[in-house]
Amino acid sequence: MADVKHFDEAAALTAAELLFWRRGVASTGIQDVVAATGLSRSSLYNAFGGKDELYAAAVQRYLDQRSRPMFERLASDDRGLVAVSAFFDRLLRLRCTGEFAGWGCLVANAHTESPRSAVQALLAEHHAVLRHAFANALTVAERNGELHAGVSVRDAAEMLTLLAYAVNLRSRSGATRAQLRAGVDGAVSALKV
Amino acid sequence: MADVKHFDEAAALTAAELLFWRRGVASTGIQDVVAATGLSRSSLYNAFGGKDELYAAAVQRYLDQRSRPMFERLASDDRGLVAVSAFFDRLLRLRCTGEFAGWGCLVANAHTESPRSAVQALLAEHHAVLRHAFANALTVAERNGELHAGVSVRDAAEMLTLLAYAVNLRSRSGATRAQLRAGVDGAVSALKV
DNA sequence: CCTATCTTGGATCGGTCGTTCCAAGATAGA
DNA sequence: TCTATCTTGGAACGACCGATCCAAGATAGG
Repeated sequence: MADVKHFDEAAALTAAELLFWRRGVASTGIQDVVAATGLSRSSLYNAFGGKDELYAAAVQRYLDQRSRPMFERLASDDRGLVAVSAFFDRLLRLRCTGEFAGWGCLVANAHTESPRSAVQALLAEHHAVLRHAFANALTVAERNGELHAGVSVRDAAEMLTLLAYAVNLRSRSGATRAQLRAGVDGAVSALKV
Repeated sequence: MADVKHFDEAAALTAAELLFWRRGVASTGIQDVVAATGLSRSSLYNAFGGKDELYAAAVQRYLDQRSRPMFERLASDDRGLVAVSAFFDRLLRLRCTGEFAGWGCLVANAHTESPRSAVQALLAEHHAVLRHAFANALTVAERNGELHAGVSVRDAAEMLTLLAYAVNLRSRSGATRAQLRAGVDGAVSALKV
């Protein structure tokens, strides 16, 4: 009995994710999602619930599919400060070139949206995971004697995490790759012994 | 001949500024501004033009009245790294306590809004002025021998500027003052000799 | 006081918002 | 094939969006 879905739910969610990422929740209408997915309102509401739930699902998907792989790569990179630099290299390339240039980061962007409790929790998780990944890399760096004396791994991890947010944010408003690179270099070279 | 305005234009602009700051442009309707100012639509449109122009004027006002005084205080503070720390002290207090706690910074928030060319120019100006103020303070610090060898004043100024954006952003989404403080300490202590 | 000119309140515009509803279509077990 | 159940398209909902318009109110020079 019963019917099955006639569309790819994951593909539809990705389409919504890209819209929210590029234009923001407040500026993206359900009609935009309908147009981008080719689905009807009924299918959309049936599959995802209302707009808020769709947005939360899109943020979750972004975190799982786009953020987390980057974080895990950083956390398991045992090259110390080189791992940190490599992370920011990838980030700058992603934010300033290619398909998503100038979009910033969906999670960073979400900070300025009207607070939705479901999303707020994801933001906190995102922050904790990234900071932990930086802390991993910095712990290796410290063991290798790469860090100069006054640096606390804990504080430096928090600082680098914040720096990543700012890179994402500024990349959305026309900051050049060279300018962002200077900021990253300022941080990494300050950490060095 | 002719009539004069029956309301305080600056006060109305401040009311709009606070709305845009707290809730964002996209989530703030003209009706909200009407309610907050007590004016009618006619007066509003007559005085400021459309919504985009009102928003641009509000950002300009924020920059002039709120950002620039902070930047000038930093730029003319000749205590080197202490000046940098003092700037972030004030910033953290502003972002985490008092009337505007959790609002972040209107200019930082504007980065995620739909790009409006009039505002984009203000964001670039904001960035340049803040970076210049940090560069001033860091130049003093370098002259005083406070900075460790590998640090470039130029890159470090860019880094601290980015850090300020991130503090603003994260303060909007429930980051604790202690956590933000840790990130700032990570940066300042990394710069120290 | 008169009147030309600007400001103001309030109705109203077409369009879009998120959401709901229902009949028609599709599917899988009986 | 029949039917119960889910999905789908599309119309429609009331509310709000930014913006405009006009008559009424207010003002200052004559």
